[in-house]
Amino acid sequence: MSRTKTFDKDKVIDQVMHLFWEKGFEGTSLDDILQETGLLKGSLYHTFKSKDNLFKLCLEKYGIRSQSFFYKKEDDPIEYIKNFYKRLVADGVKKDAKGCLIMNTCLEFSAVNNDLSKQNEKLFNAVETNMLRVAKEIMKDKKLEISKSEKELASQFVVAAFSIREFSKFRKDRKFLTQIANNALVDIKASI
Amino acid sequence: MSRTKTFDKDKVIDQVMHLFWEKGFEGTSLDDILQETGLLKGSLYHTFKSKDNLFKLCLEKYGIRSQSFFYKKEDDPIEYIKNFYKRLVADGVKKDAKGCLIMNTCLEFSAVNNDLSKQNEKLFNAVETNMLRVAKEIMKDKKLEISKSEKELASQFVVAAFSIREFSKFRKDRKFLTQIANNALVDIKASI
DNA sequence: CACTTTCTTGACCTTTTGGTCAAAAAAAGT
DNA sequence: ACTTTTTTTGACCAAAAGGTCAAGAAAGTG
Repeated sequence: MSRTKTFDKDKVIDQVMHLFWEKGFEGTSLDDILQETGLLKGSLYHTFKSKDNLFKLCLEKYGIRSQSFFYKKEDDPIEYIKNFYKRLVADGVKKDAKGCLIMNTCLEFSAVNNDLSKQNEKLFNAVETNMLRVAKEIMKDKKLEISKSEKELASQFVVAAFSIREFSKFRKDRKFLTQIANNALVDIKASI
Repeated sequence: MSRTKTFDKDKVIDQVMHLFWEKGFEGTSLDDILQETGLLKGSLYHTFKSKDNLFKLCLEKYGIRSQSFFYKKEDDPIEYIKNFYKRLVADGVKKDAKGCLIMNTCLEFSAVNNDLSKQNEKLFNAVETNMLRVAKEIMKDKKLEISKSEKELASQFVVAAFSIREFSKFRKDRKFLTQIANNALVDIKASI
């Protein structure tokens, strides 16, 4: 009963997500977005309402993507976290490494407080929750004799993960990034 | 033989440095600068030529400030690094914690390559050089039996320092920040 | 085929951006 | 008091920012 869209909404969000990821929210202009997607202004606004809303959708999409980065089937939690860091380092040495959109946004919006920063905070908390789950599983193994609480171990994992991602933005150095991971793994007697 | 300036150039650079530090280069508009300093456009441009040049001067100033943050008299290098992290954490829990201007700029300009990003890179390298000196001094003490190279220990110190500063921007949590420091100090059997 | 609904197009708008410049104002030396 | 030099002032600019809207174009339904 009506005209259909000539573009794939989801694909556009994906394209724009990569732009925001690389250049930040303020650093990405509407013109950048139009050029990347090939859309015209009116069409973009008709579908996505505003730059803010478009960013919101990108954050959502990134959150889902991020979750699927976390959920890799692995029975041993130590093997899991090792693989997790291996994947971070492998991504980090690529020339198109852009850091983590969530952390990038935390840093860009640190002096800002709006709907977007609140939504982003939730995504950040989700990462911490994931890591706490992993830390708890690891600490079930009493033989490791870890002198830290579950929460402390989780923070350690979180900090290392974000450090790897952010340093990747300007330091695509495998040794350097690997060492960050290994320092986080020392308590559980592991390394990648 | 000529009219004198009605403002203190150095004080203005200092004010603007704090703006860039808090909001980033792109995030700070000329209007922000004029409001903060009370200057008028023409006067600002007459003295500082461009926003880029003004940022350059701010980076310079921050570099000097950063050096004086490093150079605190302390004979024992372990005490020195402990105090260094203590000061980072003390700054980090303050509500006006803005991260590190050098690291902020590395992250903001990661996809950019111009004179400013090159100048900033030099400042980053200076931080690493400082840390390498400290690491070398610490490793003179053979009793510590550190299974890392001087460079590796230095990177560990650098990563922790920047992590504390950047996480401070949105996580003014003393325990959290202290743990980052302590993880970096574990090899040298120290903690703050 | 007509009709309704939605989508696309491109012109238009306001505000903000970084930046320039000529004229006026103020010191300091003569 | 007069000149020289530099600063300050405020009006002015072009480009870019995010955003709006009326008109035309394409689908699906009756």
